[in-house]
Amino acid sequence: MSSDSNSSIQQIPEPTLRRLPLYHQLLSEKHSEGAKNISCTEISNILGFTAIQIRKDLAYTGAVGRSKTGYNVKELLYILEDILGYTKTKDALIVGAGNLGLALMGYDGFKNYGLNIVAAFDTDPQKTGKLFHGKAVFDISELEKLAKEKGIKIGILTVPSAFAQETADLMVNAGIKAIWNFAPVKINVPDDVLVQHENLASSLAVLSHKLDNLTSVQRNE
Amino acid sequence: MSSDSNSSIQQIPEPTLRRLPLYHQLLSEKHSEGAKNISCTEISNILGFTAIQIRKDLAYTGAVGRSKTGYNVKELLYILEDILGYTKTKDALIVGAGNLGLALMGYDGFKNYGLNIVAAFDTDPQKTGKLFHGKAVFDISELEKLAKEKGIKIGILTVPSAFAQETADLMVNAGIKAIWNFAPVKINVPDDVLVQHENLASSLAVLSHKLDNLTSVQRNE
DNA sequence: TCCTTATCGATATTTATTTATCGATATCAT
DNA sequence: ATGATATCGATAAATAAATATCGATAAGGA
Ligand SMILES: NC(=O)c1ccc[n+]([C@@H]2O[C@H](COP(=O)([O-])OP(=O)(O)OC[C@H]3O[C@@H](n4cnc5c(N)ncnc54)[C@H](O)[C@@H]3O)[C@@H](O)[C@H]2O)c1
Ligand SMILES: NC(=O)c1ccc[n+]([C@@H]2O[C@H](COP(=O)([O-])OP(=O)(O)OC[C@H]3O[C@@H](n4cnc5c(N)ncnc54)[C@H](O)[C@@H]3O)[C@@H](O)[C@H]2O)c1
Repeated sequence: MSSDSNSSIQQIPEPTLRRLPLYHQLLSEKHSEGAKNISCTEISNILGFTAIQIRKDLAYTGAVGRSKTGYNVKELLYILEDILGYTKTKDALIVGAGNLGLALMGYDGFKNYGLNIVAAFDTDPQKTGKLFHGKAVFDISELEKLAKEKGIKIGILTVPSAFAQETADLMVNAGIKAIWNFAPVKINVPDDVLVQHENLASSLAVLSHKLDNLTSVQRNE
Repeated sequence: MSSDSNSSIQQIPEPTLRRLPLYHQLLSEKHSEGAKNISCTEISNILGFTAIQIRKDLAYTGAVGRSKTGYNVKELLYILEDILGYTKTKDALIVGAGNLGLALMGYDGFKNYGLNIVAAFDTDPQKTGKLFHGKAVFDISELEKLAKEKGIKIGILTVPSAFAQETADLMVNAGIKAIWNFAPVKINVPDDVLVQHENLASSLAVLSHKLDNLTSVQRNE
């Protein structure tokens, strides 16, 4: 039964999955404004995707709407929170308490997404043994012990690129099963560990490229 | 002629565009190691994409390889740098000198990507009038003047979600043509302004979802 | 009550992206 | 020099995603 519900989740396409948080954000806004129902047309007008695409995305979640009225806001919100894992909090740790690592550690928003950053780790004695945003930074040597003790499965990697691979190796040894990698390099891990690359350079490439086209189009008008 | 070269750039698919920085990073590593040539097979072994996909991606850049030897590393590196805009530096400004904004402001890596963050802006008197990472934080009232003076076209938006729309409006008024939005809300801008949404919630959704599947698969084995 | 209309949900079509095939060619070993 | 092989580049096929179509239905007004 639990494997059934999971295999149905599995087949949500990644593009859809990436849009679900946007629907969730909008829904929670609408809910707090007291809206009872919402249609794909209305979501479309606000978020800019086509109503057809939104209807298809929501179909993947199993949400059921009603003709003419659309979806029940509260119900859809719960469905999204469930699928997105916002209801069951997951612990995570950070390795690399630098500019980015500390920013993420201090980010309040994660608790809305069911992510609880427990602590950070670093090699720099200037960083370790201190509290940042109320959370402790430990020496990297404590990583394995704490991760195993607390059964932490998610690791956020924010060390300089040169140390990314060795840090990933430490995380794997510590029992981490999912690495959110902010270093702009590929890291290798065993098959049973997953890596989510968060590469700002990729986004910047898209931005910069679109901007180039925008300005060149304007020059030719 | 310039419109020709641009329209050919325009048709690079976004998935390809997002992979180009990864190729670039690998190429620059190989180049500094003294490698003269590199094949798609070799890139494939390192980055994990199929050689076929890599060959197709590189075809979009106009790079030409040689049978048996592959591509000239230096040549390919230059082509990628050109397409990715790493050679001509673009100025940018940040609005919202908080945790994330300051981390981005202090990020050295951007200079490799041709992005030069000139200054930041904030409303908080605790932040304004100071230097962070050697760069000034000005009051938001200075935004329009400085942006127009320096002809800055790229704005990085790192204010709390509640202020994202009004900040975007200020940026548009200041002549900003591309907004890199880190707030997890949709912002509306005129047609001639582009927005690149950087939504960590989307990435986290993918990560968390894959992790769910991974653990449920392991339970069922 | 009946008609009009907005919406959903299922299915079909189109478009985009990835993956496969295959001939041509350059390199290397014999 | 010859043959084996790795690779590219062009083209084709397969897969994935976005978009369109259309019948069914629920709401609201005539
Ligand atoms: N700062 C940004 O805005 C930004 C943006 C995109 C990507 N990144 C990437 O994120 C990573 C971190 O960037 P940053 O700006 O925070 O750098 P940073 O130098 O400010 O922080 C890196 C931290 O990692 C620690 N560290 C170094 N080696 C370590 C090791 N082996 N084990 C544990 N800790 C170690 C350092 O002591 C430091 O505290 C880099 O890979 C960078 O490319 C940063
Ligand atoms: N910190 C993170 O790791 C992180 C991660 C993902 C997304 N974000 C998003 O990035 C944004 C910033 O996050 P943060 O953690 O840096 O928040 P923060 O509170 O640390 O910083 C926000 C900054 O914006 C300034 N500000 C507020 N209103 C402003 C206005 N109208 N004009 C100019 N400046 C204004 C504040 O004074 C503050 O300095 C938020 O939207 C957040 O959701 C942050």
